Amino acid sequence: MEVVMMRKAEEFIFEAHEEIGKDEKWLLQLGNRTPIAERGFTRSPSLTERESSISMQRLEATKAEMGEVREENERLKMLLARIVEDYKSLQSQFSNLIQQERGKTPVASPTDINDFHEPELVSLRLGPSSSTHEREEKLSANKKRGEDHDGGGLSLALERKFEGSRNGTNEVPTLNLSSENSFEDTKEQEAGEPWPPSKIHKNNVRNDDDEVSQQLQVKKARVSVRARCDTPTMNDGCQWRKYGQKISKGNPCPRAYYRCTVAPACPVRKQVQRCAEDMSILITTYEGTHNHPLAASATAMASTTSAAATMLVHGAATSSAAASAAAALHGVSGYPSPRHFYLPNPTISSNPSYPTITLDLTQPFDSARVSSPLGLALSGKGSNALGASWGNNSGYSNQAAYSTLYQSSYLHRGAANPSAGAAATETIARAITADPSFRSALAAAITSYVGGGEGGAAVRLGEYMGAAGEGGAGAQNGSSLGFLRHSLGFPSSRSGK
DNA sequence: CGATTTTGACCAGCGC
DNA sequence: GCGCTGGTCAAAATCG
Repeated sequence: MEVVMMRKAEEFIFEAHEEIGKDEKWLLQLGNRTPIAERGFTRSPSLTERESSISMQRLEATKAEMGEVREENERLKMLLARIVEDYKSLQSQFSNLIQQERGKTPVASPTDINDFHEPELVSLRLGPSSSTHEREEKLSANKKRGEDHDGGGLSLALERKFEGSRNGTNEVPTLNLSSENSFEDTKEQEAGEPWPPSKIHKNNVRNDDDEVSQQLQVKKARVSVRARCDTPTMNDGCQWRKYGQKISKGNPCPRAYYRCTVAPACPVRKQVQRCAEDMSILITTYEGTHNHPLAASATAMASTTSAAATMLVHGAATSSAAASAAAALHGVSGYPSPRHFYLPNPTISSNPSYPTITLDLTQPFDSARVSSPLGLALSGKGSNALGASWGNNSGYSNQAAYSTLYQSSYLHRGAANPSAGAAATETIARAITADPSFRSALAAAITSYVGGGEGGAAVRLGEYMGAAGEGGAGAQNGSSLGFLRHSLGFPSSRSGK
């Protein structure tokens, strides 16, 4: 899976690089066009002094703007260079990790063989297979990829999760970064009321080592989204059919059950319920894997759940899932648009079999807390259980890594000089590369940004530049990039219309 | 008329 | 074993 994610990130970086190159050329052309003033501007005899003055002012303004654009472009290029460097570092460490694991883990069963030989090539996407995905298949033509179909593409995360089970540590990480969490759904889940039918749960309890059960379990990873919404359901880009409604205990509002109707056999379901404490808050819980093509807007949500599922099964922090969710929700109608992609209360709550991540979009962005690169919202409140569950052997604790990332992000954003920013970036890179779990989570978040599927190639620097300058199509895509830039500490010098 | 919603019945898990 | 609960089914009703 990580390879898929990383390939996407690589693709994204490559495309962005290309676009920057184009923009640079364009700017150079524009610059070399030698503005009228430099060519020896001679005003028309019919122009008055005042008209001439206005023209000159406009000219100066345009030149100033061009200067800003150039500076911005330079900054973006530097940023990209850093990202590429970080990525390469990540990639090399990733390769080393794979080689190490191949060298030390015995092969026990055909299933294990499959999982083992290609542990990182399993896509967690809930959406349809993208072209990237297909290319990935071609690239690894000598490898079997049967699990990608029919929602089985979660085995990597699953495997890792159940490694813990096999070791007797059946505990599932419970991370609560929120200071106040009154999510009804979460309460129910924490009280041991799993959403997927307990029938499945029972099966899984009986056969912990059974691969099928594992797949079922991972498929049942859930993503709950709290959002203020006036409509009965939020528009997430997918088609749903209501198949049931129940009054659940402790909430006067009925819970509605929907299933995806885009494809007849699509297993994806969602629950919709209003919050008991605040009726304006709509709680939507997604579960399952789409087995059909999705519209771009639906892909966004699918990516969200995918990223969140990644987080859950990896036992990593909620931050990247939150970022992913925010990215996905950006532009999804019916949702508030979290401009800073900051989710105040990402919460993982689960019983051992049904991890659930809760994304709270109801709370306003708090400028005192910092969005980190790629929108990873980090509160800095670590969890002991979290660190233990991650089980990393890097010697660089996850909590410390996140904390570092958090602080670095703060530094970076606040850095007035490039060297401080570079130092922060370096620290961030160290924090990221020190934690494989976080890397995969980051990759998931990146994937969400890249968008995948139809809108995947949409996030391009060039489009952003064009959109911001002229207010044309692509402004929406540009906003994503704008966010990226914002997150990395580059305040937008221009605001597109 | 097909698609969707409503709603009571049914089923399975869980706690006592 | 019984009752409670969550989740699903399926027939009837409704909608466009």
